[in-house]
Amino acid sequence: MTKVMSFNPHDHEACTASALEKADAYCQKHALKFTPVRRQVLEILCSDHKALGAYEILKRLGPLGFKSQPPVVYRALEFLVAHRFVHKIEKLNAYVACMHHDTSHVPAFLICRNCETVAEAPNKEPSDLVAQIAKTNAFTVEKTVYEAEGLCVNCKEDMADDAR
Amino acid sequence: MTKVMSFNPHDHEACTASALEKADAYCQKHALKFTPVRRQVLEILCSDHKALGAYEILKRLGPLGFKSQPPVVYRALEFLVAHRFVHKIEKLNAYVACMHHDTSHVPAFLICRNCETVAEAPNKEPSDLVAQIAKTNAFTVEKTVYEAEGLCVNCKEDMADDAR
DNA sequence: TTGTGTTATGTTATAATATAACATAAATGA
DNA sequence: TCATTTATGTTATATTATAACATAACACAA
Repeated sequence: MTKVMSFNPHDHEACTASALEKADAYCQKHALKFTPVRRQVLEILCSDHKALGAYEILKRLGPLGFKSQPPVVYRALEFLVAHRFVHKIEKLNAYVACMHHDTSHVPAFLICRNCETVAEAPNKEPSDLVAQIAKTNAFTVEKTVYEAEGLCVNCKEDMADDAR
Repeated sequence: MTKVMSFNPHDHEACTASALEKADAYCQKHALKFTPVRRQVLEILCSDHKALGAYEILKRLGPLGFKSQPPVVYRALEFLVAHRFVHKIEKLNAYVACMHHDTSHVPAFLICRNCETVAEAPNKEPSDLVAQIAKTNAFTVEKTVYEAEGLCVNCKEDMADDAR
């Protein structure tokens, strides 16, 4: 299994730059407008692997010279989510940059309840649930939300250390 | 595969009565207080297989002689969710009565975007995601949210009919 | 049965999340 | 260039959820 990137040290500047470049290229290819607000919101979300609430993003837009009314950020998020540059973490009412935009995947998240880091799990296949349902014709799945809350390796180790 | 009850005709009165009885018995056994508000909220949620928002439940409590401030319903929901009589559908910020309280299960939901019926899928096994993670020690899963949005059989058929 | 701690409920206020509705501007393209 | 569409600005408000503090009911030992 691939390592879950967010919980491991990695060159984060490069990871952000690459996400933005990919978004740029994708928008160009599909004639989508990657406007300044949209770009900036994605950049803010890339800035770490935590999920950010809409109002937190809004707060960070202000100092960067953007208008700070809620619809501004909700619209940018709507665009970014629609084109899958960003996923919404329903459990947290918060948003994270997508880490696998170029590969087809079933969005699935691991949310550390301690450090609040959100990692996108490398699930390429739908879960049992979807497979089961698809077999019968009881339900046609259109969108899925798979989120797991728990403890990431780092926090678990920290807690073990503290206990000593 | 077991039929997904919510999308199929069934004796709904019996289904409600049974859920309440089971909750009653469980509370008795575990020395939990199944107070009037708690019972009433569960009854409201059992009344159909739609997910209801907290404020919708609140509205229905009023005429039944209960006090109608938000904390009243949120506290009742907190109790019911803690003891798994009710699940929260994160995607909808809404609540549904649990249909499988007596059997161990991984809560997983099928949400029809048309009629808003919520069915609890009969998943006994965790999805790929959880299984994958458990194998590595990258993450310790504590709680999961698996929700699929789409179209239930009935709505799909209706739409096909309309198209004719 | 009274006192003491605990759990549940009542009540007011407000925080946090999200959208409606309408106006203006910018870009696109016949 | 005009018309159309798409994006942004702005005000107001809807929806969901919790903090904080007060009172009541309950449980059970002294």
